[in-house]
Amino acid sequence: MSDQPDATAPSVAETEHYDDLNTSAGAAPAVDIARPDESAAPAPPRATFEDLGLSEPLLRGVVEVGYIHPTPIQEQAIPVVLMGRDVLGCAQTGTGKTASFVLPMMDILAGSRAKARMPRSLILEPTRELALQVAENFAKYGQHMKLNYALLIGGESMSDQTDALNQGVDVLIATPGRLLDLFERGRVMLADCKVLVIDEADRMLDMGFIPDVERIVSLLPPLRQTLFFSATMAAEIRKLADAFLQNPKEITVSAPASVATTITAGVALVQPHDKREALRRLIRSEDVQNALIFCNRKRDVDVLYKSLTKHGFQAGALHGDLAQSVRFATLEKFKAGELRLLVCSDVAARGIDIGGLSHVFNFDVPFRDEDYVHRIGRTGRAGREGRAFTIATADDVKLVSAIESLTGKPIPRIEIPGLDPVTAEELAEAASAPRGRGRGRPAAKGREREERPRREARGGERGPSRVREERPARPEAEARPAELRPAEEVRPPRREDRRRDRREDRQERREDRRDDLGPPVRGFGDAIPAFMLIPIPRPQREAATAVPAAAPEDPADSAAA
DNA sequence: AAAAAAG
Repeated sequence: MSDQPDATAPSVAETEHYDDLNTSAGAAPAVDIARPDESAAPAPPRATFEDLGLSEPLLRGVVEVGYIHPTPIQEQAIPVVLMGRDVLGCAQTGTGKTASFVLPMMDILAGSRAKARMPRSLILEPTRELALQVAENFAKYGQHMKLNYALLIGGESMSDQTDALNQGVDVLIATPGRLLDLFERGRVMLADCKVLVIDEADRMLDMGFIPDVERIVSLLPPLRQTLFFSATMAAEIRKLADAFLQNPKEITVSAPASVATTITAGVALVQPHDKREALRRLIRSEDVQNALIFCNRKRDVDVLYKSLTKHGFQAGALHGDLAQSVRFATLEKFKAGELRLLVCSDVAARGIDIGGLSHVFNFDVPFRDEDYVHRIGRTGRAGREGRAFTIATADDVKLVSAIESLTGKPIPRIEIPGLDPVTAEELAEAASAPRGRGRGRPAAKGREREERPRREARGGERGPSRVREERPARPEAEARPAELRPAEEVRPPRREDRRRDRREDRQERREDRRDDLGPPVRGFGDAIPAFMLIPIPRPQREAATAVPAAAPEDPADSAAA
């Protein structure tokens, strides 16, 4: 490991190093902050890991993995953490955040050993995949360190984890649920945890983990070092940070949400029944190396995964209802290139370390605008171009404009020829419909029957031009990528495809209904029949309680009530 | 609205 490659080909080598560290932190930058600055700035002599005060064996581990230069957050945070100070880090995944706490923690913990069931440090992560990645970091850098770590996550054997705890653990990496579970079983004590990392605090908040986190923090000794990381610093997050931290050093390496310049984005407006066909056409017309395909619901992940597989695509599925072993195995296959397409829920939207995605497809427009940024941020890394396409229906246009106002950038409209156009009336109707009720399947179904233009009414310019009329303020309409319209794609969906899509839609709706209603349950609603209010007669005290009217032998009365 | 996390 010399400086040679760095000096001769700085852009390549540095990008790679930087990106690898990003990778170690778990993600592509949803928001590209550092890279443009880096290329624009007249590069001053950059720090190396040797400048940060890390120990010799640790540095050896870092160098062997091939890293020379720390990322900005690493450069700023590592010395502070080594001093023992609290840190409030405002950084997206992809900034090298993980190494910024993993490395100094290893040095802080080196030299003494943990007692059984008394871990010396704790890292809280919101998802199992993230926890696994942090654990992998300890393994990667800690080749020459004698540190134990244990991964406490749900969905895996508890006895293995208990065994590990009994061995004595220096670093505990956990998701909140399983940690509390094991604590309540008396398998782990937290009284000796002198270092605490709360990672992805904003996501913990989104996921409703904060009560758990507060509970866990209350089990830790008050005299400890706390490192708190969040991608955003909303008021609520700051309040939390105030509660957990003491005189923290604030380190911020982020910018207002914006989409990385290396990502080419587009959104296609289609009819609900054309979504799958639209996706298939997009995939076929693009040079897809490997892509994530996001759905909003777990069931839709399953449905779409099956549908793509039936259409001959090489796909996998990933969501939180799948067995943990399957989750990790699928992710591994995808990373290894055995699967080209991964249909997933928002489990994979943040933090998961999948390098070098060529594409992200949003089969559904995400409900929350930030999620869009996180999703498409999985592509377009390391200066490579990424492409992100979203499939939207008329009902989704409000969500799309929310995203556009968040990023401050319109998403260019793209056309997928040959599909039923979305009419101006439909857009107007969707725009005027109240959010919540009125959107969704029943309304779409009615419209589908009455208003959808016949196939022969689909002219070359009719649908698209009407769509554009609807959005006169969109100058980017002509910026749509031409390669999305290869001539051979301008043909209607094959009839059997269309039939299959409809069948899948029906099936999905059936399942929806089943789930919504569940097995038929009969109840009384708010009206409690009078007979239920009559006390069970006791031999002596029959007249003690005054109950009016209905007698048990008069069922008509109770039915009326 | 949905997803995530404890079975």
